[in-house]
Amino acid sequence: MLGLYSTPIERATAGLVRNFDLEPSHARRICELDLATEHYPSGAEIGAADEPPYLKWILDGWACEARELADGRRQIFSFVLPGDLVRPPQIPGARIVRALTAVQCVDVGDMLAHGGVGETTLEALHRATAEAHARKYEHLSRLAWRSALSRMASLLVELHDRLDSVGLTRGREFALPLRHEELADALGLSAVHVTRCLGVLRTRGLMTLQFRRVSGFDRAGLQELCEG
Amino acid sequence: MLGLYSTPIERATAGLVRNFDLEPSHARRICELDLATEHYPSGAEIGAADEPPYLKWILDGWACEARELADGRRQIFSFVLPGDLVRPPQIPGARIVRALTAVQCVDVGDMLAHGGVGETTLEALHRATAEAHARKYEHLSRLAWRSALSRMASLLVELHDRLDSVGLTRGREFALPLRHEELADALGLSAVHVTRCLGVLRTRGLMTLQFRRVSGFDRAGLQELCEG
DNA sequence: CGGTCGTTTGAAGTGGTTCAAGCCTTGTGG
DNA sequence: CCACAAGGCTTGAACCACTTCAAACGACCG
Repeated sequence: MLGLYSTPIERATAGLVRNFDLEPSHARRICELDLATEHYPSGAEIGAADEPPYLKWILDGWACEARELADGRRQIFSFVLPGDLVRPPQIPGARIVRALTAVQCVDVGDMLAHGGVGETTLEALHRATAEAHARKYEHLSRLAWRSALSRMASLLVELHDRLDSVGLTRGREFALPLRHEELADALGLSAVHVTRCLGVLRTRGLMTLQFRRVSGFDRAGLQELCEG
Repeated sequence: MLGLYSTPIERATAGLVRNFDLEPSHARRICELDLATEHYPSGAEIGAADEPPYLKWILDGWACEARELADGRRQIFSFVLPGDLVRPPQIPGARIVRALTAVQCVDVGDMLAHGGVGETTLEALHRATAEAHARKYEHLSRLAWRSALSRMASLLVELHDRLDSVGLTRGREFALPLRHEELADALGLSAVHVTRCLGVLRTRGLMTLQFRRVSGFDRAGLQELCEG
């Protein structure tokens, strides 16, 4: 298992190997490429400067897929983590991808042009996109009839599992660089209520979120809450 | 414009022509094929008897894409209308497609094997699936931070527009064969509150739902409500 | 060290739920 | 064709989860 000290590209390829059947030998070859990485500062819109059919592969940092309204309200559709892919929106303006921390990524088009990246890698990336799509159904049922506590638990379990698959957890701890407001925008709650929910989880001993890190993460206990 | 007395296949192809750039000549050719249609009674699971990579094209009737829980609760992810496509779920059990009325459809695989259906038709069907996917984002933001009245208005406008594009509206009227419970399962509300919302829309003169039909549909007025 | 932004806590308000009863449709069998 | 039963719709009243507003506290950054 990958520790915290591997490089971003190693973690991202490890995710493809673990979840999407990429051959380890292909993964190694990708890591050895001298890929030109793109860097976005926190708050930047990813892909804003690119021509539409771009495809970005996130190596490091967090972003979100969201709709932002004129009045300042925002709906976060999903969080984008290392190892994930970003596609342009079909309908311009319907949805944007915004970096929530500093983000490092590669352009998949560039990577393919670079050579040495086979068809099988592209297939693994395809399966990754399909899974991201399937997660939208999960998110839909989160928002629909579950209580605030259950929504929160379910999102945290999802994020934990996704981070774990790219080697970004360390036992019961992991970095969660989201403000309460961002969790609120994703879960359809007010930021104040997010605070209260996190407080309940803490007093129940299920997890503690402090200083942008989660500790004491009790996956089984949180999973139980998800049903409610 | 197509009237109410055209056939199901004419309406479905008309939707492809109107929204997804299918050539009218191709549409006519499809209508002339002697297609074997499948029939599902209300309540049946569509595709339950088929091998996974099936693709069904709905010609008549209503269905829904949903997750059904052991305790009887259900989340409806989307409604499936004439002209829409049904794909098998990637993860079995995560989601099913259930007929809400009697449904008539064709298997796209059969239709292609039949000959006379070109590449361009397949592309149009592809664009239709992409749009159905984009609607999930719309539904996500409906559920997230909008009031019950706004959710309801937004769903009704969507259904009206989709029905209109396949010639299933007649002025300010259209058939809406959904029970309050089904609207509730889609909007994340209780059936009782759906009744109340519909009551408000009626007293405001925006629309009346009675006997499975909508009348006096005021699209502009409902559209205004969607923002709130 | 002071300012800013994010978090925490409290109190009051509200939109939607739940429970319960009555009504109206629709379907069924005599 | 009518009588009855079953299921969906409607309405009212009580309750609760989450929101909003407001004020204080704490971390981080110049």
